[in-house]
Order: sequence, then C-alpha cells, then structure tokens
Amino acid sequence: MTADPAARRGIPDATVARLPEYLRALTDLAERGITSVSSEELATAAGVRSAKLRKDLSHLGSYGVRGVGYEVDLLAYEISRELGLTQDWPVAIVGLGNLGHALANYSGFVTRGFRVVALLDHDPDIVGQHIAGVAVRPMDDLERVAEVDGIAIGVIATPAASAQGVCDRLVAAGVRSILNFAPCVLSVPHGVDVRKVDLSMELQILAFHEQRKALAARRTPLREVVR
Amino acid sequence: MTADPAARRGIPDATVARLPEYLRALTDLAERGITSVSSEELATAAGVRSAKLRKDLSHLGSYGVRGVGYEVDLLAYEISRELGLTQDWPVAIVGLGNLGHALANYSGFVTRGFRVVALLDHDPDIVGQHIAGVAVRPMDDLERVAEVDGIAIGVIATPAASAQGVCDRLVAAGVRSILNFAPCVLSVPHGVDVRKVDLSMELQILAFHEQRKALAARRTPLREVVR
DNA sequence: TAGATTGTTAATCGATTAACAATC
DNA sequence: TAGATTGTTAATCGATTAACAATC
Repeated sequence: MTADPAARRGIPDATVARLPEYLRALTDLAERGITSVSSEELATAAGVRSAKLRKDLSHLGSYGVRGVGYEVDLLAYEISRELGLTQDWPVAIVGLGNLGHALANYSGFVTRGFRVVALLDHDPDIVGQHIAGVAVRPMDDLERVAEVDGIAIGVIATPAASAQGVCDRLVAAGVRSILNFAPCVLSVPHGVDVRKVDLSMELQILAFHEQRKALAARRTPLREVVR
Repeated sequence: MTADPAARRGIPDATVARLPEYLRALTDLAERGITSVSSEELATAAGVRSAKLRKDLSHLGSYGVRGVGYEVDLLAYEISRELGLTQDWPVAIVGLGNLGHALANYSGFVTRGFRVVALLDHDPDIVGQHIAGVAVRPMDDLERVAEVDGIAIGVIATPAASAQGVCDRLVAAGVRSILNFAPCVLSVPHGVDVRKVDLSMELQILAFHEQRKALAARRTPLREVVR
C-alpha cells in the first residue's frame, strides 16, 4: 500500500512495550562486562521466552549472528534508537505532592534521554521550592514553559479532579505525549498519546489473584498451607 | 472437566486488568449521585468500547437489566467482591526512599481494602521514622512482621540491586503477592504473583510514539506542525 | 406494545509459541 | 565440517469487535 517501507514498518504494541525491558537487561549485561548474548540468555534476563524475544527483535531488523548470538552493545544501541532514546526528551512534571516529588527525584527519569526541565504546581507554598535542582513554577507558566523548553512529554501527578484540566492545557500548548498518574481517564484529541500508571490498580489486580489462591487452598488442601 | 463451576470460572487476565478501572468509574458515578448506568455510558467513563465492557462483565455474571442498564451500587459491589476488595489486605512496603515514602502516603493504597501495616528499610537513619503514621522498622524484622501482621502483599521499592534478596525473604516468609517498583526482573517460585511497575519504561514507550509522530510530521508535512 | 439495552455469538484480529530451515 | 543459534513460518491461542437475539 505505502511505498515508503519505513512508514509501513509497524512494530506491534506488545513488542514496543517489551523493548525497554530488553534494553534494561542489555544494560545490566554490559555493566557486568558481557559483550555477547544468546536469545535464550537475554530472554531469561528479561523474563520472557526466547521465541518471543527473537520474534520481537525480528521487527527491528536482523542484528544477531546465527550460531553466535547478539552483540550486547550493538543490540542495546539499536533498541535505544528504535525507542527514540538517542534523542533528548524534555519532560515537565505537573503536581508536586508526594508522588510528583518522588518522580522528580527518580533516577530512571533522568537517565536515558529524559530531562526533567520543568516542575509546575498550583500550591503557592510549593511554588519556588527547588526539587532535584529544579525550581517549581506556578501553573500560569505552563504555556510559556511548554513553548520555551519545548516540552515533549507531560507527566501529570495531580489529584484526579485537576487532571483533565491540566491535560487540556498541556495539549493546547503542543504536548502530544502524556504520562498520567492521576486515577482517571483523560480524553485527548487524535494524535495525542496517553499512558496511565495507576498504583492502586496494580494492587487490586494482585488482590484478585491473592484471593483466588486463598480460595483454591481452602478448596483443595492437598499441601500444607503456609502459616 | 472440573465438576466445581467456581474452579472452572477463569476470568481472562485482560478482563481482570480492566475491572479496577470499571470500579473507579462506578465510584465516581456513585459520588455524583448517579444510580443507574448503561454499558455505553460506563464504557465511556472507563475509556473502553461498550462491547468490550459488556463482554468483560459477562464473565462475572449477569448483573445488568436489559433495556435499562446497570445499577451502579450493585455492580460496584460485585466487582469489588470479584477483585477481593471486600476483604482486608495487609501490605508491607520495603524500601522507603522517595518512592517508598510516596507510596506509604498514597491515598489509593489506604482505600479499598488495603492497609499499609508495615514499613521496612535497611538504612539506620530511616528506621524509627514515622511515615503516614507507621514506624519504619529494620529489615531484620521482615520475617517477624510478615508472620505477626499476616502480610499478604509485599511492595518492593528498593534499588534494583537489593530487590531479588528482599523478594526471596518475603516469599520465604509466606508472602505470595509482590508489587515490584525496582527496575529488574524478579524470579519467584510457582504460586507467587509478581506485578511490575517501572516508571521509566512507561516514559520510554511514550518516547517511541513521540518519535514516530515527529518522523511522520517530517515525512508528510500536510498540516502545519505545532511549533 | 414499542423502545432500549443487555448478554452472547461468530468473525476478525493480533499475539504467542514451537519447530525448523537458514546460516554463521 | 559439525555444532550452535538466529530469523521465519505456520499453528495455536486469546482478545477484540460488530451484530443481534433475548428480554426488560
């Protein structure tokens, strides 16, 4: 259909979601001085099956050597490039309560192409504070900051009630990628990506499985139950 | 195959992962005084299509009324029960750096059946501090705490290097559900559930899509690019 | 009854897996 | 060459979607 092969090259969402995990495993290996790795070894380090890993990597290109494996540095670089981590992405965090505060200090944000360049909060008591070396600015500055600093990714760490309003302003200011920590659904126009992290949702999913284990143990007490 | 229908009733993982979102939407509706909702309305509030919502709910039972919709309170209760939130789950948080600190104070953890009953840290400077009304205890207390308080869910918010060790001790102490915030893969025996939340992974997935949007805009400059 | 909306079916779509030919 | 491991194929599995009969 499309002539341009790069335009066609659609990497499946499930694969994209695993690339950061592969990259993390490769970084670990590199730090341990390991220069070459098989799909079997890398898959184990990333917590997947080797067939899935090879299938995933095949979407990026052919960076392995049959009979040998993958060169750690090369593969790490190719995944980084595919994920867009060879560029620099300016990030703004909106809402600096406990969670926003922790995010601003989170080392995983600073590394790998992300730069937290702006912190914004509504509360006059928080505005002016320095967190992780960055001054917290008032919400009024949002549009100016987005333009001047060229914010690519907005992190929303406000209460749910304010999240949609903040999101609307970020989008109006040209931000097309949103990471939402507020426990609510955000509606955005086409072309804007939202990813949601809801800490209590994860706990609830665990509770579901925990409950099933408790029920199963009660139903079939074949082994002794851990006290 | 199995005689017991409850044992057979396998709710798909994808459905379980959405139940907390439905529950959140229902709680919002209830707070706004809305007592009845159609699948179309609830689906919009939860950010999914109505067909998917109805399919998901059909796995729990038949709690709607044809031609009318769902009673908000009833459905919220049934989902809560299915998720195991009508019980009380004692939670321990290990590692009280910035993130662990934020988690201990996170209101989403306190509500809905979860009780943060224990905080543990390795650092003598942190041990003894009170966070969200709970005293931080030394790591040596882990096994005692797990038994005495009956910890059901362990939250790991330590650096990656310590995470597997902490996980092993939690599992040995009888904890079968782990929420891992450390950026590493944990290996656990069969019967133990691990869910992982990696904040930087989410950013990386956003960066991938952001990069594609930038490339697409460059390739086909049909509309003006937001400056 | 007429209108509305659920619960379910059947078709489609996408992801996973095992197996193996290709090839280092 | 012999041994090892990739990249790909084809089969399976599970999730999504649209459509509609059931039914309030």
